[in-house]
Amino acid sequence: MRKKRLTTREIYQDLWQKIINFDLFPGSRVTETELAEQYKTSRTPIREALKRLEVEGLVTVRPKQGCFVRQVDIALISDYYTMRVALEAMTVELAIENMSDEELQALADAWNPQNFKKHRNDLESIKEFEESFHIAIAKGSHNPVLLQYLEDVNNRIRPIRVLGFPDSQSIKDTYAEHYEIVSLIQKRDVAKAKAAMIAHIRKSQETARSVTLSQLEQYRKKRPRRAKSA
Amino acid sequence: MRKKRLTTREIYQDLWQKIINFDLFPGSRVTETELAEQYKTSRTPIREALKRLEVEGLVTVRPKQGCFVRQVDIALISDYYTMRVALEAMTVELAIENMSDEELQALADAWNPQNFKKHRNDLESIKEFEESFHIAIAKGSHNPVLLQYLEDVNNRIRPIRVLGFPDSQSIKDTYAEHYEIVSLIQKRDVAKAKAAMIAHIRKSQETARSVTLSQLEQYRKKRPRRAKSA
DNA sequence: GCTGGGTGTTTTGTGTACAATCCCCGCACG
DNA sequence: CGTGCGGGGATTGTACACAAAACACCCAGC
Repeated sequence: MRKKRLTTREIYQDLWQKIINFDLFPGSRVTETELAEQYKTSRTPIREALKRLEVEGLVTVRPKQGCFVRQVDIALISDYYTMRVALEAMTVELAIENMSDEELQALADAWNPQNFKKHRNDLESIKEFEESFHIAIAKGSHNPVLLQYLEDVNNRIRPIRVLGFPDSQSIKDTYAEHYEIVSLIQKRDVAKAKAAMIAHIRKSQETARSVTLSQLEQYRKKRPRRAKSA
Repeated sequence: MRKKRLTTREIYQDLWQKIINFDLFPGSRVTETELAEQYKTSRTPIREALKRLEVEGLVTVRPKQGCFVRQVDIALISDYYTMRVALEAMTVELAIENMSDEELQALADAWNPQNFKKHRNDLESIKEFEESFHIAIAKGSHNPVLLQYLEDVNNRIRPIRVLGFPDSQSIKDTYAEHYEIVSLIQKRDVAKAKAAMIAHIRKSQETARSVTLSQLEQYRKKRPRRAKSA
């Protein structure tokens, strides 16, 4: 039997994906009835999913009006990157205390610039791989709270993060920077490792800043559909 | 007309207060039907409120079993304080860039040790006042994202924060430390101001660490009721 | 006396009907 | 021609009935 009825969790995950990937246009309105028809279910699971998305800040529900997909507030993007700086400086500090030489060596190998060609070039997986580096450090900090908050921040800036246009050069730079950071962690040099991590994130922040509103608009045109369309 | 029917938001806020204040015993079970009877409403608004609390991590819903008030994970408390260190080091840095001399002077006056006696001694308001200092700095950083996350962290450690037993001496210390931090910010001395703030928070972290599980248990006895009791 | 299975109760998950409120649009009046 | 007001449709908020599933308890069998 095909899963005709989707559960609340599945609906939530699907909507989450759609919003993160801009399949659902920021600012667009979706109604519970509409979604209920799409997902072939009643309004109740939809409401649960939307409620969760609302608490997470991905949508806002305006009473008796409808549910609106969160606008990406360009002004806040830079602030989120500053959050990353604050968090990741700390993760580096803790990683130096807590990560074993073996773990670090594995990470260093993964980001060794010599291994650059091994990885495929499609934008999506590059970005994912890039993020995994920072997550690895955060996990190495052995502070689940820090990790959780960092993932939350990442979720909020991911749409923008993907917007960057990584040319071959900047990918190489990323490898070099990541490799340098790991090397400094391996040397247990707190000050330099932190500085390198901060510089690395600040660089991304600049890139993000240069992604202007107009470019975002252009990107949005990829699927300027209303949610209604089947 | 008395508001016989409470709205979802009010129920949420009430439950939030009860959990934060330990009026609802951590680990205790509450059922939707139970709460619906208490609040003289149907299960639907209760579910909405619980859903929100669940996403915020204050309760966990176990399918077909019930809803459980979050256990305060002692091991995580220290991690949350580390989060504070990461965040507030950054707020200090930004506050130095963004706060005006006037704002800083007002803050300095408020925490001038000479004004110590002005404030009442009841534990609740002392703690609230203490927190307001850190919030003021965070607001001064002009980074709403940072502020929001800091408030989130504060919400999670507030029960523990209140558990400390501030003797007259440690209150004086707090005044002195806050005053020193503001002074250093006024001098726009990033390194020293950050260091002072970090030391200040690390000290609280130690205090929190010394609040053992057994002490928490003792505190809980204040109202070891089940939610059922009217 | 102990163990295993079955049944009954409890509790959340889902579907649906109804209520309250807001917005849009048209119409009348100045 | 512009503005204010009212009605109807649309949309979320709430109530409640039923379904599914998990746990606890009891009883029979060994």
